[in-house]
Amino acid sequence: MIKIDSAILNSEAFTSLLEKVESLTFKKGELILKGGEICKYLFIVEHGLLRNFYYDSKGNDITHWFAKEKMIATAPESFFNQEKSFFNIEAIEDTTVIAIRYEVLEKAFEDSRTIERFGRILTTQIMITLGRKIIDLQTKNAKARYNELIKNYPDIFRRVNLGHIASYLGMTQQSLSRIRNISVK
Amino acid sequence: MIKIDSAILNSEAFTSLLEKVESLTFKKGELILKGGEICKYLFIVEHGLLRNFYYDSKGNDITHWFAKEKMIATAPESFFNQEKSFFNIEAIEDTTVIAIRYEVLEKAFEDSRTIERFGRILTTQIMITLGRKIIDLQTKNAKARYNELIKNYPDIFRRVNLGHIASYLGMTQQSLSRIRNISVK
DNA sequence: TTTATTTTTTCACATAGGTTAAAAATATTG
DNA sequence: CAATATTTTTAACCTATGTGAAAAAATAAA
Repeated sequence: MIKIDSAILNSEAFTSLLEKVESLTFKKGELILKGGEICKYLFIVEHGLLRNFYYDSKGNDITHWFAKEKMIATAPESFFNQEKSFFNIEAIEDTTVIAIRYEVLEKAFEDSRTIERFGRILTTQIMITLGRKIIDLQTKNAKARYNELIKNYPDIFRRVNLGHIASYLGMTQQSLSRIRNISVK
Repeated sequence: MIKIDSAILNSEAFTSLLEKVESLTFKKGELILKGGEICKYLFIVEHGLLRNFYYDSKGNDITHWFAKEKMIATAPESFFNQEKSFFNIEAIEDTTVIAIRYEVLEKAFEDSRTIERFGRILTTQIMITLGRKIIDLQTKNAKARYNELIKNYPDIFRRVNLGHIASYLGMTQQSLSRIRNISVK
């Protein structure tokens, strides 16, 4: 869950890139990227909320992350390597995005030093964020992970149903429900 | 655990960067980076094996990853943002590394388009690798994670003691031992 | 070798979280 | 509003993994 700095969004290089991008709108519930397809776009959420998810070996729907306003959403492995995606992306609210095609972004990386730097810094920060999530999964129990999420992303709770939050936190919905009730008492 | 492509290691831009880097040697058991310090270097392992680890809330030593020959090792958050490190790095074999100072690398990113691109592609691939580890932790049980590791990094087992492997896999050493014996039967 | 140290395994027991199913609450639609 | 669908909670039971302690095995040191 990475937020793009406004300063970068308003930079000249970015403005020039924006001329070559598409604005897309999705209805709540719409599947934007289907597992097995090649992810053509990197999305920046303008309004709404996206969910990146996959099916585990038992067929359970597991949320990998959410992307709200100003956040990036894509299936990184599929997008950057242009290969079939393991992940799906779904709009869980009516959502408007800036959609940057793979070729357009690669061209922008070639053409603009600023954009290439932006790309490097962005992936660096995502790398750091993912590292933190690994630590949470490796060392925190379900309740601690839950508390961590309310602290850092309180708004997610208002906008996402608990089933999705539970799988994002690496637990069943029943466990999340149990934890929530114990927390209150 | 990211391997650097030989083609990049031999590129002109990289060769020029190599003139500004240091070659360091560590004895087995030596602590290269101590939690709380700012990580000054990005390391590329030439020979030997490094281990990135941290202490969880109960004081347990948890391995975050290993870096063998040709792999990158650093404390990303500390190095790239030049802030105090949560992680420690330890040599678990006698190890020789190429050590690139933060300022040197930032300068190289400024000066060389090739290096900056390399940095972007590298962080992108690390991002993908970390994403996979999250999926493993979120959806695979201890035994499946163990099997995954022997499949992908069989050599790690010959070189690292099981305590470190267990914490890397997100389980206790006793659990790992139990799993290994059940696997055999 | 013998002794000391470290690593790995084993075991008995505890517990967090999974599973299955159903009830309750809430939201959506005709 | 009634009817239907969706989401959340509850409960009984089960299982994988943790915990603590000790034994066994392997490795290193004297």
